[in-house]
Amino acid sequence: MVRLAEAAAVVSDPVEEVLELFRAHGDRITTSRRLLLRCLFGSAAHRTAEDLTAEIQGLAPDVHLSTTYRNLEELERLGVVVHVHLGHGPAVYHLASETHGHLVCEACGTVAEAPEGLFDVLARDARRHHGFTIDQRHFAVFGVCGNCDVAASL
Amino acid sequence: MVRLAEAAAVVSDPVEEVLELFRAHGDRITTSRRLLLRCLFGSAAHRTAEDLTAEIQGLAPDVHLSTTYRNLEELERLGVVVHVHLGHGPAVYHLASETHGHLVCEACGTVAEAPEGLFDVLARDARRHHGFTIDQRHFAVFGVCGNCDVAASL
DNA sequence: TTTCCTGCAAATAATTTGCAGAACT
DNA sequence: AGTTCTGCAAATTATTTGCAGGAAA
Repeated sequence: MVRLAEAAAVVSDPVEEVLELFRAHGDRITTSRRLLLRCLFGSAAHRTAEDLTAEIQGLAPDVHLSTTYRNLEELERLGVVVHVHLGHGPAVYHLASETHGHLVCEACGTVAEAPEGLFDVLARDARRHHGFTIDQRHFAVFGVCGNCDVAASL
Repeated sequence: MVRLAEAAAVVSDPVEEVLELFRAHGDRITTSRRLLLRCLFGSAAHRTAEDLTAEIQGLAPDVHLSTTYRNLEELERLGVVVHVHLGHGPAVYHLASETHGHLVCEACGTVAEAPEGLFDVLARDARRHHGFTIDQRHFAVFGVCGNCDVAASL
């Protein structure tokens, strides 16, 4: 019973699942990769490479920023993560499964996740009228958020 | 008559108009600024700072890239140009008067200008339902263009 | 002449790459 | 043992900044 529960836990652990994917591609399973996945699955989205490296270094101080870049690159190739450029500053990474558009406030810098469906009409129009298939994953829309809008009118 | 025509030509020259704007702000009128404006008004949009500098250097070889960056910054402050980050690579600049969204093909890198109105529904929804005012100027949408879509299905 | 502008060199920021040794399989 | 990964340093790319001399008002 305990054994079965453990087996189920292992199989359903997303970190292990992706490590399995690595293995299937002839990639090796290493500490830096395991920790990176733990960070990605265990925290909010919109994380920078530097950010993630800092967290990893809490547990494995020798892991280098360039290794994180290389691992993120490989994860992107495998379709596990995507990265987005939100205007200035470094790219942010998040799980491909948590795909969403981004609303970036130019005034306060806040990045809000765009709700499901917000881009549906745009996506349909772009497709129909211009043959352009929008990739919502790499999607950043700039503007002014409600808070700053109110603040500006005071 | 000739005199009148010349006067009219001068006033309606967009380069001179912006130079006047410079003057009004206590900024000085210099060769590098005049040439930069000539480039911006006399060519297609989506130009990089390096790109523009190269063209300027055809006429004034000593104009430095950093000067172009500084001049573009000032022009942006004056509301004459805007810049957009189209994914990877350097920022591109164009006239604020030629405001438009961008459709960036992730496959071939082509940047198409989004037709007027394409983002209207999105803009309205974002405003109404999320209090977010979209700034179409800094707008890049990623995806796959018609050509590459067709090519991919062969 | 006074202040702004510019060229140049150097600093920054984000990311990538070469290489030799360490680690996975 | 045979590859793949990794740390480290150095290269790249895009942009910014300090400074001292040069130009516009």
